[in-house]
Amino acid sequence: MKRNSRLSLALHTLSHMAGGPDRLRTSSDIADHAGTNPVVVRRVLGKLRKAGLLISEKGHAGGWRLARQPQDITLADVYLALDERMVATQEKSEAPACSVEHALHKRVSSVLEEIEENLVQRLGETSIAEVRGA
Amino acid sequence: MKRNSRLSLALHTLSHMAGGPDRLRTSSDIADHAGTNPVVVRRVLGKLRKAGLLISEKGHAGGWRLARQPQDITLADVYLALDERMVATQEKSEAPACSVEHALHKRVSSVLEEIEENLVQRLGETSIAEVRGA
DNA sequence: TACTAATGCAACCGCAAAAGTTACAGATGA
DNA sequence: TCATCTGTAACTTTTGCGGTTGCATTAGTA
Repeated sequence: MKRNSRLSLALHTLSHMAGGPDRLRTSSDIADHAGTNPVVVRRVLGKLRKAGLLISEKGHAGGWRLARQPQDITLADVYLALDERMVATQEKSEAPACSVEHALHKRVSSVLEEIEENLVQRLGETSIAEVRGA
Repeated sequence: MKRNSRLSLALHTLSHMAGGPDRLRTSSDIADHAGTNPVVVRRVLGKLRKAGLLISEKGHAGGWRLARQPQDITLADVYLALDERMVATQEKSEAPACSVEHALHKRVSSVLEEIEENLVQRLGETSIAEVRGA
């Protein structure tokens, strides 16, 4: 696929579900629409399920559906559910040599953290219902 | 290194340069500080040079320095110089099957595009001088 | 009960992006 | 003339991730 594929896949799927929120869709159907395969779909949607955005039903005639109303699911919910940090770096415990360097390091990190928070806040202003709606 | 290493490296280096903007620093020194190697540094800083943020001088006693005052270099300048799209997907000309799907695809893309623009705008509000300054 | 169709999950393959590395040409000051 | 720096190309290594296969589990249905 392409870059940001997981977020893209999640957004597409949820937006698609926003029209007809009660219908159950199988990971196979979703995969066909998204041009990928069922396992990848289940991997991504599984995270959304753990975050309480989706409900999956096992067994015959099982599948996926929204856990809430489309207008109650924001892009921030999706973004956070996928646990991807776009601007802020996830710490890997690098120990800077001198303390001046260390202080600067923290400054840069905290600035990026602010930017990240700003991004999430912006994402929270849009629901998947709005994405779908014209 | 870690994720977002290029942006992180660029930001650290520029912020470091913001104190003592006239001093020339070699890619080797910078690499040592950043815990990487000179060629990687030159690769990243090369993009910043092409964007007019840095000046490099060849030969003996050569090195790198800021092309402008620290307060005149924003995080957006750096981000755009590196040419990395964090939220918006860079189109790879996927042809969606049905037209309904196509319309939805465009909606999602345009929403992500808006978010990206918002991010850049936010980045433009902070200069590397501010990052450095306590 | 047996069958079918779905999720959940683990294990692996393969590819592509990016860092790391080596090597060398060109520039420039000592 | 030599040492030191950038600029770049070529190659290797690492890593993340999509893709794939396989199988256990669950749940309708005949």
